[in-house]
Order: sequence, then structure tokens, then C-alpha cells
Amino acid sequence: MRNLGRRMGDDLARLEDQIYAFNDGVKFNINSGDQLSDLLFNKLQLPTAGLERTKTGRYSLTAGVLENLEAKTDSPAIQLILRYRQLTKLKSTYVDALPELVNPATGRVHTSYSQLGAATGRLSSNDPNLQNIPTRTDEGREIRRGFVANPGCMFVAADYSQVELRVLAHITQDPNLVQAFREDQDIHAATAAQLFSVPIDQVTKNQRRIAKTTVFGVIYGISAFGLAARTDLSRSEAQQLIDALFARFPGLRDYIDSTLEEGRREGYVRSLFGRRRYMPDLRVSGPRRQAAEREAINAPIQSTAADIMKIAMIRVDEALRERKLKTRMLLQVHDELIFEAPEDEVDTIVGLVCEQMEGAYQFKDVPLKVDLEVGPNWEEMRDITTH
DNA sequence: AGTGCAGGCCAC
DNA sequence: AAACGTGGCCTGCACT
Repeated sequence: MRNLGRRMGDDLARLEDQIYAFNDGVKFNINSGDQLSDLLFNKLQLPTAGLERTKTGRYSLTAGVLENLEAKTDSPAIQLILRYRQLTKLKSTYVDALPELVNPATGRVHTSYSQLGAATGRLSSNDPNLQNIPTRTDEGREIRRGFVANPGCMFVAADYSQVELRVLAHITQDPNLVQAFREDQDIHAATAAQLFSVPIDQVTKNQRRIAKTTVFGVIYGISAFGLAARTDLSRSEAQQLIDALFARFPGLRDYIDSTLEEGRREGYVRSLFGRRRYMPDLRVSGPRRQAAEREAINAPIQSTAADIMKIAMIRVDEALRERKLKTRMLLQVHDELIFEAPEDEVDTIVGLVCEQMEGAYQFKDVPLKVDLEVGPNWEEMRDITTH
């Protein structure tokens, strides 16, 4: 961790110099939106046409905006700024902060979980948040190397495969989705095959990517506007895709309609297990209602997955106690549990955890599936095949 | 020095 | 960008 911090610090110093060169060598605060805006649009004279503004009227300069600007202008400063942003984020939020939070008595960081942290029944984690440790980039993943199992122990990670989409398949009873999961197909490829009317083995990577974005869009209360903004599709192409999705998976439309209807009528929506989320704004009008509708569509799905995970955690805990195992449940990351197991318990734990998680709730139609990984630290985890 | 908001970005 | 859901934490900045 300390080495990683030094390396990042050195990289940042070099980056700062390169960025200041675009400002006539004059130093400024690169993470200040106003000062960055000054460099891009006054000093470098980049075009501001069509740029979105934040609610305070400034130009929005998120990574997505900067990437578009880079594609449009070829300005060499932008890549440097994006890199600077990425490194300062990782360094300040994780590399510098986490070691400060190590408890001297245990030599470990200890998060706090909030049972009521999320409106959907999910846990939230804070001080430090251990549910958002980077995994997307190689550099971010390096931070996970700092989480090391005790001598003689291994980490075992168990994550529910596509749990929210399985919940969606069950709730909607959509025959196409249900069948895809029963046959344990690549769900996004299967969806793409339906959407684009091609055999599943002829689905292109791009088709799969678009199908994935679209299906997740449904869970989040999609709009053509939103889908277009997150893909390279035009607004009308996005709308066509959404129409195709609802045509191919008719259960989706029924789910959305009946959920919103119940929400308006009762004032709340429910998970499969009856967990309520009160949604008074379904009865107002305007953007607040639209936001409430997206929340209402998402809540039963996310809540049901959260409920299943909580049931699983109780089952696993009971099974560990019953068998007087030394393995400890360390972390929960929404659809994933991380354990620390003595090496001689690993084989036992893998089977036990898989059984308790997959059996946490038996849908009549869609199986739950758990993927398992084992490793000496949180970065070097390798897959374990169970079945 | 402490507080709170804005903007941004990490995870699922 | 965000009219795609759920969170928490960082820096910058204005304010008390």
C-alpha cells in the first residue's frame, strides 16, 4: 500500500508538470472545476458548443464529458487530466485513507454496516466503506492486495451470479428469461439473440454489450434518453431497442405496469418477501413522479436480492456455528460474501457456503447460482469449480 | 476550525 | 452529460 502510494505520488507529480505546461507553466488546482474550466475553455479555447451544465450553471466536466471533448478536439491535455483525476481519486480515497483507519489492536480495518442505510433493504458500509473497493482497473485492483488473509488462512469469496436478473426473471415470469437461466446460458448473449433475432452463437460482442446495457436499463427504470446517453446509439435507435425488448420479453411490461399501479394504490411497493418501500411521490406529477417511478420499478428487484442475501448470511452463520468452524464471515458486498478460512477448512467452506447461499431461497422456476473464488489476498482470487 | 453543499467517482 | 437504481467519500469552496 505504501509503495503504491509513493508510485502514485511520483506519477501525479509528473502529470501536474505536464498539465501546467498547457497553462504557460502556471500552477493551478486541477481538481477545481472553475480553474480547470478556465484552462480548457479560455486558455486552450476548446469549443463549449453543446456542453451540458451542472445545476449551478457551470459546464459539467465529468469523465464522460472530457472523453467526448477529447474525441472531438484531440486536445492532448484531456487524457492527462483524466489520468490525474483517476490517480488522485484512488490515492486519496483508498491508498492514503485506508492505512489511517487500521485498528492498532487488530492490525485491520473494521467497517461499520448500517442495516437501515439503504431504502431498499441493502446494507451500507461506512468508515471505511468496504463495499466500494476498486475492481474495475488493474491499478485500482492493486489496492485489494492490501487486504491479506491471516497466516494459514485464505479468503473465500462467494458471489451470486446475476442475482437481480434472476429475481427479475422470477418476478416477471417471463418465459424467455426463465428459460435462459434454467439452461444456465450467458444471459446477456441470450437476450441479445432475442433482441437482434440471431442465433445465440452468432451474437457479436457489440450486440451483447448493447443488450446488457438495455436489460440493466429496465431494472433501473430505463428511458430512451438515458440509454442513448450511455451507448453510442441515437435516441430513436435506443427507443427501437427498448420497444424490441418489451416485445420479446412481455413479462417486463406487465411487471412495470402492475408495480406502478400497486405503488400508487397502496403508497408503497414490496419485495417478494414483503419488505416495503413507501413511495408517496408516485401520486405527484412532474420530474419528482418520474424519479419515483424509476425507484419503484427498481425497488422490488433490488430489495428481493437484498432479502435473499440476508437470509443467506443467517444460514451461513448458523451452519458455521453448528459445525464449530473457525472460518469468519468478514464482508458483504451486496451480492457477495467474503470469508477468512483456515486452509484446512477451505474445502468444507466452499461447499457449505455454496449450499447455504444457493438454497437461501428456492424460486419455483429460476435457480440461484453462486460463483466461488479462493485466494491469499483480495486481489489474487482464483475461481473454484464446485458442481 | 467546523459545517454543508456541489461536483465528481468508487462499488454493486 | 445522466430523464438509469442503491450507497459513501473525496476535494474545493463558501460560510459561520
